[in-house]
Parts: sequence; structure tokens; C-alpha cells
Amino acid sequence: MKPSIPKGTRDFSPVEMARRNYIFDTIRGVFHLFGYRQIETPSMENLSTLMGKYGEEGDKLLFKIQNSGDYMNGVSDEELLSRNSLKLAAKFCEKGLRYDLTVPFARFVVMHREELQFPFKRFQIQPVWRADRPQKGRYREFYQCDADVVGSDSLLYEIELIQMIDMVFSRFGVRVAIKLNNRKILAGIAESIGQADKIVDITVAIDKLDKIGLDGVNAELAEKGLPEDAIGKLQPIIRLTGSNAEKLDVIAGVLEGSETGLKGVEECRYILDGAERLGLNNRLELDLTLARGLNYYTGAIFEVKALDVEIGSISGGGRYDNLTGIFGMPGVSGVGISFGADRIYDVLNQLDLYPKESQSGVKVLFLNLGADESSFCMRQLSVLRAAGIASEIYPDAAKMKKQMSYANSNAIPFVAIVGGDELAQGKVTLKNMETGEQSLIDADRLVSELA
RNA sequence: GUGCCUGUAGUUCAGUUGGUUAGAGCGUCAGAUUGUGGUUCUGAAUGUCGUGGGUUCGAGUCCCACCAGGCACCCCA
Repeated sequence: MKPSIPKGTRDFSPVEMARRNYIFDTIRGVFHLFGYRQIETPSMENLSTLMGKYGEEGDKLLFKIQNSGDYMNGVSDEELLSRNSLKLAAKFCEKGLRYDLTVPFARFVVMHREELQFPFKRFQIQPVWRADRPQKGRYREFYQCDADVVGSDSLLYEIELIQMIDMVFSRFGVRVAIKLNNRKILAGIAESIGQADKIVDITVAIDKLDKIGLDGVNAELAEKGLPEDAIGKLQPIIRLTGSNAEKLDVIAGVLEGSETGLKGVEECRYILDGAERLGLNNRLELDLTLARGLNYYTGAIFEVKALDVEIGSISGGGRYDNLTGIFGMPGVSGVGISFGADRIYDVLNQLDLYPKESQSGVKVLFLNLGADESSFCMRQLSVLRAAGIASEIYPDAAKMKKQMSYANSNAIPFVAIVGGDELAQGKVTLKNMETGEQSLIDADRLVSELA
């Protein structure tokens, strides 16, 4: 039988890990720069923490963990015979794998509220799991890199997070469009066309404009039961073009009667002005068709798309005013972003944007040419390693060709050769594998040669 | 959860209207070269043709079921 791994999961080879670590290190570096501090939470949470936070669709995508022990004991015959998977799952499973990092973070904040100083800025880089059907850029296990701040409603944090997005992708060398919208504006729009209760349907439909076009959006709106005159009123909003400032002026006019909507416009104006003054490398664009699925967002929402690769959004986030409220701690506002490391990995692969030094491992390999020689090499290795230079020795006195090709296939840049001649003189032949040049040097000069 | 496509060596794939012993590139291993790799040349190993059934004198090829993978929708990083 051939071994396999579950659908939507992946192994990562050494080369892939070097690349992934480059991604994580870059993101972590930016998080540090802005004063975010790292935490981790368990892979599994109580199902009660997770359920109901991601909408109906999200609940279905939760991986549930079967209870251990005699979990059938408390189940009645009647329940068992009902064959109701959903109900039985609730009996059998009280834990689930985390679906994102934001909800566990909200739980963390509530549990540790007495120890935390607010505003609290944290980042978290861990895998999350979704029982989705995998396809391009979509996995069942993938990493999120989240930065959030809770305990402040200052819009300076929105600006800061946008700046962080800009910096991360500048460092990667990926051109992106950063899209901004505001849930208050979306709510105001639904309100002003007299369809406040249809806000979810409206935003989901509008969100697909890029994909299915204006006619498609209107067809979906009609299908969801939106009256024709309401759809008509939406047209100028969906088709809105121009500069960010022009868009805001138009939308402010439309939302005249909606207090919430106007608040959203004001927030957007403030964020856009603030970000503009910072001089971003990437385009920041107000996009009223941006909706984002997670329903806990209440204010600004962001999404990032790569300009040169066809893939879903590679980063997203927003303001959530009351996420801790569901865990019994009301009145705490939070805002955050999430980088999708796996999609960024796919983007960097396609554009081949890895810096050379991110791939390096061992710096020098000592060839093994015999017992006396190798024992001399072992002493040199200790010195090099103490000096922080990654180095190793070939395990057997195999053919030189074989040892050289080991260095070659592992991309080791230097080979140190110690044979009888070198041993007698206390010297080492150091070969540069890229240029092919080699020189005989004193053993105690190795560290300075390789540093 | 719905729809479509694909399963042949470690890997990427070829395999004619169904016809004898299933092929190639890359990779791997060995040699050319007993202290010099990456290039080149020579040679070698490797298959339950996804699994099970059916049609047929004969199936990698046609049919059915199952399994696995991919893509799109839904949703989303």
C-alpha cells in the first residue's frame, strides 16, 4: 500500500521550507517593527468557542474532533437511530481545529483580560484548518499571519495596518492593490434603498462584480428577492469610478439620510488621507464592491490582491467592534489583518522572487579522506560552529567524486579538503564551488575566510 | 454540498481504428576520471498501466462501479 496524506494537506521539503521561512521572517520582521508581540494558541478550541462565528457556511467547514473515551455512553438509542449527523456530532465532539486566528485571539483576550495592557497589539503565525474542498490556492491546512490590536477604536491603527501591508509586499517585491471599504457604508447603502435586512445578500452579490460582471450581479440581486427599483438605485454605486475622493463625494450624497453610512464615509476619508500622506508604494483604492465574508466586521475592511498573478486575495482584514462581546467582554474594539502565507508562497514562486541568500544552508563541507584526516576536520568543525558558521563533514571516506556531488546537490558553497599533505602542514584546501577556485590556507584562518 | 476533467516508472508525459515482450525526457545509480563537483559521453535499474468487475480470441486502450487527484461553482487566505 502506498502511503498518502489527507486531501488538501502538503509536505514541505527543505527547499520549500527555506522559502516559507523567508516569508514568515519577512512578515514577522514587519510585525515587530510596528510593536506587535507574538502569541500562540492551541490548535484545537472548544467547539462552543468556534461555532456561530463564521456564519452558517463557516460552521460546516469546521474540522471537529471526536471525543476520546467512551463517548457513546451518554447517547440514547433514539438519538443514535435518528442518524442526524449534525446532532450526533454535537454529542461526539466538543473540540474543533481552529478556523482562523482572530476568534481564538478574542477568546485569549477575554481569558487574560486582567493581565493585558490595552491597547494590546499581538501577532500570531500558525496554521488553521478548513474542511473545504481544495483547489488552486486553497488548502485544508494553511498558515495565517495575523496582526491585531484590541482595546482602541483609533483609526490610526487602520492606517498603521495599511502601512504594514504596504511594507510587507514592498519587501517581497510583489505589486499589489490594497482595497479599502467600510461596513458602515455598506449598511448605509442597504438602508438608503430600503433593504437594510438584505445587507448580506447585497454585499455578497456586489462582491462578485469582478467575476460575473454587472449583469451577473443584477441577476443575483433579483434572484435574492431585491425589488427592481432597489436594484436600480444600486447601479450608480456599483458602477462608481474616479479617484477615491470623487467616489467618497458621490457616496456621501447618496447616503445623506443615513447616519451610519455617513460615519463610514468619514472614516474612509480619514484613513485614505492619513495613508496618502505616508506615501505608500502600492495603490490604495476605495472599492465599494469589497464585502468580505466574515460577518464580525463592523468598520473598515481591507483586502489585498496581487497585480501580476491570478489568485484569490492574499491578505485581508478589518475592524470588528464587538468580537469579545460574545465571550462576555463587551465594548472592546479590535482591528487586524491577516496575511495568507500559502498564497503568498504561490505568488512568490510564480514570480520567482526569492532572494538568493534566503536559500542558503550549510556554508562548508569537509571532505572525509580517512580516519586521521577526519578527526582533524572534526576539530576544525567545532571551531567553525562555535563561530556560528554552518558546516558539516561527509560521513565516510567515500570516493571524492561522490563527496563533491553531495556538496553540489545540497548547494554548499565551499568544500574544505584535508588529505595527507594538508594534514602534515596543518593546512586546508578551500574550494569555492561556484568559481572552482581553490587555495591552500592555514587551518586557523578558516573562520575569517568563511565569515 | 453541486458540476466537469484526469489517473501509465521517483517525476513529467507518449502509447496509432483494441493486437506479441509498455516507451521517452528529467531524476537516480555505475563507469569514462584511484585528490576534484556542477558540463559532456557510455551503460544500468525501476511498472499490480489507480482498484475491482464486464465486453472480447485478445484490454494501458472500450463499458460499469469504486477509490484518488485536479479544476470550476459555493465560500474564502
